[in-house]
Amino acid sequence: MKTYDFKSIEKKWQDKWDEEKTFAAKQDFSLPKYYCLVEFPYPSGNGLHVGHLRTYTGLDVVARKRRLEGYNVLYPMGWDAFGLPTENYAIKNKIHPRAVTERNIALFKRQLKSIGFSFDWGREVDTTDPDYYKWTQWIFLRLFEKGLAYKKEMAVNWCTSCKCVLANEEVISGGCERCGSEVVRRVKSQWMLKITAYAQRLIDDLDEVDYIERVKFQQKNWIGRSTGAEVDFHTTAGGDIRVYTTRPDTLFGATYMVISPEHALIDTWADRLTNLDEIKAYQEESARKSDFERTELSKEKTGVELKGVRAVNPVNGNEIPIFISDYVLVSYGTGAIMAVPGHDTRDWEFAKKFGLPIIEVVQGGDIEREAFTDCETGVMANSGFLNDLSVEDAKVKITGWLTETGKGESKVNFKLRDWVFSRQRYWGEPIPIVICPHCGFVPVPESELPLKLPEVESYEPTDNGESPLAKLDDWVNVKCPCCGADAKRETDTMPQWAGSSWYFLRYCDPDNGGAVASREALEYWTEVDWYNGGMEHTTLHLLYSRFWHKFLYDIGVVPTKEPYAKRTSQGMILGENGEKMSKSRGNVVNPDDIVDENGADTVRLYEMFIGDFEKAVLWNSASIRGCRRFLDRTWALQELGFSNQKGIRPEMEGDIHRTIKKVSQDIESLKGNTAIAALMTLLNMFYDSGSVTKEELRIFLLLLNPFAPHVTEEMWQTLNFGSGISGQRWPSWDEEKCREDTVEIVAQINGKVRAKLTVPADIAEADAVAMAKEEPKIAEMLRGKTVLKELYVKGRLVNIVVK
RNA sequence: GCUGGUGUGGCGGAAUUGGCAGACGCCCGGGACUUAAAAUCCCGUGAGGGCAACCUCGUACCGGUUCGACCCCGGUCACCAGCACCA
Repeated sequence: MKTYDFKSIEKKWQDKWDEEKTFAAKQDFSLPKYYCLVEFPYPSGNGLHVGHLRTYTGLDVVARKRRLEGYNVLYPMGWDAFGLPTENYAIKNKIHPRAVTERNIALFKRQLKSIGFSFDWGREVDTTDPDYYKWTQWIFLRLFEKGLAYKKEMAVNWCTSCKCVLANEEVISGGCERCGSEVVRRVKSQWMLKITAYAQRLIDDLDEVDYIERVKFQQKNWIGRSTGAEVDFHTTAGGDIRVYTTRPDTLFGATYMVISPEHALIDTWADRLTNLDEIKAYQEESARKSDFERTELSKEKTGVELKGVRAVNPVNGNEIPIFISDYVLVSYGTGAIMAVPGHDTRDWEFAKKFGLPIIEVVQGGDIEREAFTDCETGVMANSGFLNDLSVEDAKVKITGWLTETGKGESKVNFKLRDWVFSRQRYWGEPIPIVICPHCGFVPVPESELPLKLPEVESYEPTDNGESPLAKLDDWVNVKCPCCGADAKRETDTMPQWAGSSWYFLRYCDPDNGGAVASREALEYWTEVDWYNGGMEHTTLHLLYSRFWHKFLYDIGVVPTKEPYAKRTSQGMILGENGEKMSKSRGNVVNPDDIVDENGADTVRLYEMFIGDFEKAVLWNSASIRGCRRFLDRTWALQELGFSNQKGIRPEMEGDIHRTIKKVSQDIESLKGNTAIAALMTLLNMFYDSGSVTKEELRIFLLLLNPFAPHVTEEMWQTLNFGSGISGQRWPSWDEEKCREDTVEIVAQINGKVRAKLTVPADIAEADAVAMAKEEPKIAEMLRGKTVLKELYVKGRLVNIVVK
């Protein structure tokens, strides 16, 4: 058997698809639509990764199947091209980032086309194109207008290597998400987006979308909603300290308070504090620590008592000491806590170290040994009017009491922080704001958008934390659009996540000069029906774009509350040695090489066959051969000889229909591995039977087409099966025909298989049991035994229980 | 530490969710074709025992429920991922 010439065949069809725009989404909005989306890549100089292929192939299979099912499919591709690697490469090699970007896009595009993806290339978007980022800036101005974009001086995450601030979502275990370098705190004035205003809706609306569970779980976890109460504690200095607690029921157990070292009250009390030097020293020490050091769990608790001021527990009037400690974060709740050492591990550790009283207010634990925290079902003690109540009832009662007495109120808190949105780098969208000494922050007028990135000689980041744009006096100095006075431009740029927060909208109407996209196009195409992308974007891009989309919904730009109806996620492809693919490990597989060696269809097939789509898999170059052989054998069906019979041979009917069903259903759950296995099994049947009919082959090619589009198109043409396979209809199955007339069931004695027998599928229980008993082997084993029970499971087994 | 997930042959992985464990493929062994090799085709392939038909064991480990458990329950271990002093 000869192998087929994949090189010429694949080239031929790719050129034809390009020329004829076979996969362009139609402008006819009366057709049923389907919007398939994959995360657009960052076009790095390394080119495409086999991991990209996995996600793009997965949804390419879905998109191709949908077209065959008669949908008007939008499956677009574009470039998330702003970003640091390009900028760093440009600096190092003294090339403009624009030139680097264009080169990398060309590389990616060539590679993507060589795989035969059915992208609609007429709708390509590029986040660095001024015609595109005009609208990124436009959305920013709408956010600013609504008070959701604001500039604030605050302690932010600073990557020491990128020389740039990071959002909370970009800090992974104290390191930079991109480069892994140390992240330190630095006080800077930053643009922020008020994503916290959407925290509750970002949680609630997860109920309305079809995302895989772990994505929903991780987003909820990240947003971190908790319910509790805020309580005011009077102080001997006159003012109050407000704390947030999720356990107001334990108020009687609060034996001291802790406020964060950055808490504003400390300065106001300076006159009264008798150990101010000690306090100042502690504050400075905390400020010096990196986030990582501060949050290290294993370390011992530290802190300093604020001598000279005491707080009063509102529920019993007891005077209690106040401490500062860095285990209380200024950024969460009110930056102050009531400490209940009996029922909180951190408070317990702190109390033990500083010799503070520990009171049991929920019965059942041993607070001498450890904090009793797992006490939600306990009963209250030492708690005045809460005594003998369940924890649940105590929460209700104390919250009521706090509200009535004006000493507090119930309160919901989130872990989610506002999104730090400015970056001190060159290769990003300029923030379209002018800073005027009289008018403050003034938006650049819409007519002046896009505010283009100025050409510069050097893009080096600065050590003083300023954007490289700050050096361009001509660009920076402008007249205030409002009052005409001398003013300056904002010189920070937007983070990489800006352009990707709305790109899926642009695909709907990519050339629109007057809007993000036309209302008509958005009404038709959105929501995205199926979005696939990486788990690493769950609390970054995916969360950010949901936030922007909800905002755009609120101001009437988009017609849907949520951007994506369905979200799935592919597992990572690891190197052959089980490690993450990377240049330094030397285990990177280059798509160009394997496509050149095996052909695109084989590689596509392998990427789908390699294992569970959602799980991480190891690349195995030897296994590709199996997929290659399968396609060779498919090609060779043309030489097998056709059966004279018309239609499907009766003996093949059941298998054909079952295969249609299996492949159709498996594609819907991205189970390419079992779909392909079913096709392999069917092919083996054709060979075992020594022939195939044209109708059988026609169906087989259609089922295989989404996985291996080139070879199936070629065979379709060679065999004269009519106009191109891409214009055909997906085969349907007949449930009746999937059923088998006779089935093989097993006969068991005490649950162990002892014989197999073939019976009619609809056999009655009594008959099946009787047949089983007639089997010589079963009869033999039954001799001299007492039958206790006889069981029959339809189409499966007979089990005889004996003693 | 908390939360979620995973654990099946030499390997990647199947198994209609309580009903024949190991589909499909890779690797490997044997054979055919060939001067030879590659490719291809055929046969075998969880472990142990038996000439055989067959028998025993086997889904990380220990125990339980059940006529019957990879699947359900209790406990243990290992690995992966997310969060990580969030009061």
